[in-house]
Amino acid sequence: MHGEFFLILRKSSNYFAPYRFPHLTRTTMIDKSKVTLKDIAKELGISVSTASRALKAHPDIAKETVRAVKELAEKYQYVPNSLAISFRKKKTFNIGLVVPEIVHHFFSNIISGAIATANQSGYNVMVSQSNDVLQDEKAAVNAMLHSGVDGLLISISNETVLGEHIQELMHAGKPVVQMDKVTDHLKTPQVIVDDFDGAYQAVQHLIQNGYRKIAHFRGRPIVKNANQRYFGYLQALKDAGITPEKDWVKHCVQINEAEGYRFAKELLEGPNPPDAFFCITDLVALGVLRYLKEQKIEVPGEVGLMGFSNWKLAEISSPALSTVDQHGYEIGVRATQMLLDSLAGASISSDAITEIKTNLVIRESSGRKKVQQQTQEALVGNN
Amino acid sequence: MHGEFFLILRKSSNYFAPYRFPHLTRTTMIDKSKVTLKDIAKELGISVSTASRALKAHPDIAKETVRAVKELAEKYQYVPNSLAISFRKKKTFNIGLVVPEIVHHFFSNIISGAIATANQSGYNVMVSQSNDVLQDEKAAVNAMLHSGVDGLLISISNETVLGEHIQELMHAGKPVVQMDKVTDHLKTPQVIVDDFDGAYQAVQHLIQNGYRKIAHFRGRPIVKNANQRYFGYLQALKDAGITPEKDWVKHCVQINEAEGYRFAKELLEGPNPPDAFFCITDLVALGVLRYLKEQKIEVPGEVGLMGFSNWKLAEISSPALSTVDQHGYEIGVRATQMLLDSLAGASISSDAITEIKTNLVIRESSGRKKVQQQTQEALVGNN
DNA sequence: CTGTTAGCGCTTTCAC
DNA sequence: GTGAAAGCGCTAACAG
Repeated sequence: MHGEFFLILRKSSNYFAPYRFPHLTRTTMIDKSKVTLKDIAKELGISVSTASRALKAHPDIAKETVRAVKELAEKYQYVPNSLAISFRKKKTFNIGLVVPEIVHHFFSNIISGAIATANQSGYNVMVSQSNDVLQDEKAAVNAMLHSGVDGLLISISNETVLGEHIQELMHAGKPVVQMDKVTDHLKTPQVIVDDFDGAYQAVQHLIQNGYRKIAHFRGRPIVKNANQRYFGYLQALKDAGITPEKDWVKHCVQINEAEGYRFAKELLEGPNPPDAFFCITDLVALGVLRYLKEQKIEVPGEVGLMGFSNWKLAEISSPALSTVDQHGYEIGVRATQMLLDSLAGASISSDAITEIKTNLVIRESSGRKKVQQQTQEALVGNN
Repeated sequence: MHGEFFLILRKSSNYFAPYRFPHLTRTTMIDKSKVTLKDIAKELGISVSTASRALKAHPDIAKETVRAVKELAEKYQYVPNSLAISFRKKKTFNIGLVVPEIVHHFFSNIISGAIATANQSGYNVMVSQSNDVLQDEKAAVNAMLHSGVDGLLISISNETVLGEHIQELMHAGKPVVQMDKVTDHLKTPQVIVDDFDGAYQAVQHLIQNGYRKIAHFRGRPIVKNANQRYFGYLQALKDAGITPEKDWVKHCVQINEAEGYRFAKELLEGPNPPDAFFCITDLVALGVLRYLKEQKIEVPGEVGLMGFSNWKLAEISSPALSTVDQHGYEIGVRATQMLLDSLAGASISSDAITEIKTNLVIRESSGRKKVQQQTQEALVGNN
């Protein structure tokens, strides 16, 4: 009901006016700022090639000439036409970046790291998103291919399996680096989160704090990351001598808060309630937390809780949510470095896998379990 | 302490190998995919210009020729060299986008909207960030200028006043549209949030729900948006016949959760406690909420609370935070539309201001105040 | 040390 | 209907 917007137009000068008079453009307006090598060569009575070489201080060129050319270039604020250079060199100094979702804490961190790194080396980054839809991803990748990026960073969509569209780009000689959501069908370097280890540490931490009946709300089995976290969970239980309880593993269809709430309720009202929850994502964990608070179940103490991803959310929930930080920024940085290296001529193995270690972020929700008489032997390890 | 990462390298085939043998590149590897107009013209025994025209079905060209050319183009998967086209046409079909921070719910929404819109029209978007540092912004803008964007979308940094670097780009004939964080020194269209009205509505809503002693935790006075929200707050009070209390307006230095907590504590422990809080941002509001919950103050009921921005945070806090949605995505869309229009030759007034209406998101924290005997007359309007 | 030449791939007069 | 030719701005043999 608040859906309408309104528009105010104040009229006066037309900044964009030049576009209305294309016939004037060439001679009067734009060319002012377009001094070419030819212009400065002519003025100095030298050849274009000499001017070109002088500007990059080619050893062959006389110091005097270099000085004169540079001076004039300065005077006229000569700026080389990058379009011509791109054309000539078949290189744009642009790299492409495609992620499933831009509005997402983890991915925007990746983007941020990638852009910072690329810019430092004089590259610009073209960003696009797939919305986890294969068609959109294809469109994005093709657009980038056609607009002439030098290479591509990509985190594939849920729907992407073989990635022929990416293959095509590779055939065109563009290096590709995959990030986080990856497929092994594509023979490219990968920079991924060590989800297994992150989950392992999270669960181990719960165990060390006295929880043993640990439930896991996991993601869809087609998604590699979800599997890795699940396997990490299993391994941590195993290493602590705990037998996993099948009923305590729930598959989230949507990765959201409601799902956490729903499963927590289901399990906690059931005959065999767990005493801790490790959730695929902070959002799911906060759903669990909501249920626990509603039921006035003490967190931590009675029940322990761990999320995954370290969203802002986790920091300011109460109790503050313990979670696992995935270092999205770092992933962006590393992936970009690899891409730039290969663009600079380095040879990088097509199946180099860089695993970025996660970081346990221990806040309140995973604090030590309150010891009860009959379960004192549950204390394993120390805090 | 968890700061190290590790790296696994598996070795085998070298996808990037071509880059190691530049002398082979030209003849053996890459050219395969680079069929040019010349190639297909030669094979058909026609001239390049005819081929060019045929591909775009120029009316002059014989139908037969058109068919033959298109067929061959299809067969060879001819894809026009976009670098050459850019060069020739002095147009890249890329637009630049600079924001203070990519990892920020509002800005990433803007980015998302801008990219979606641009892509639809065949434009790619080059993204960069200023970190609210003038130097970085200059670097970003210059990089974009030099890499040949056709136009620029920008949300300026806190440190930007005159924006000469942006002016420079405009002089080079590139249209610019400002978004959200804007300066009037730059004669460009602006797409902004109606912060005044958003704040006005938020405060009005609190008043309608029975709160009259409304505090405001505001942002820095150099920031236009912060002022607008403050003015909206004042106006809403005024229109309800409430005299603003100077002590209830606090200046946040950092816009964060701690700041909200701090000021809430200060005011609520003071001699003249307010009964509601309108905060410059959801984050600040959540700080207030934390204090309220600690003190077991009922929200809503005893105290009402409104944020601004509608972050994910607001949705899942408890009580869920009422707030103001700024429609970041919509801003990105509108700004991009304007830019594309002007790129397409439309003349757009240099001071067109598009104000995007905000949206009151009413959740729990602003619910009706509990009526006490002596304040029944405080009921104004209806729910 | 410097100039000449050729050409990147495409578009666009201008002829025929 | 089609082709020839010029040129966008720059680089890089090659030849002096």
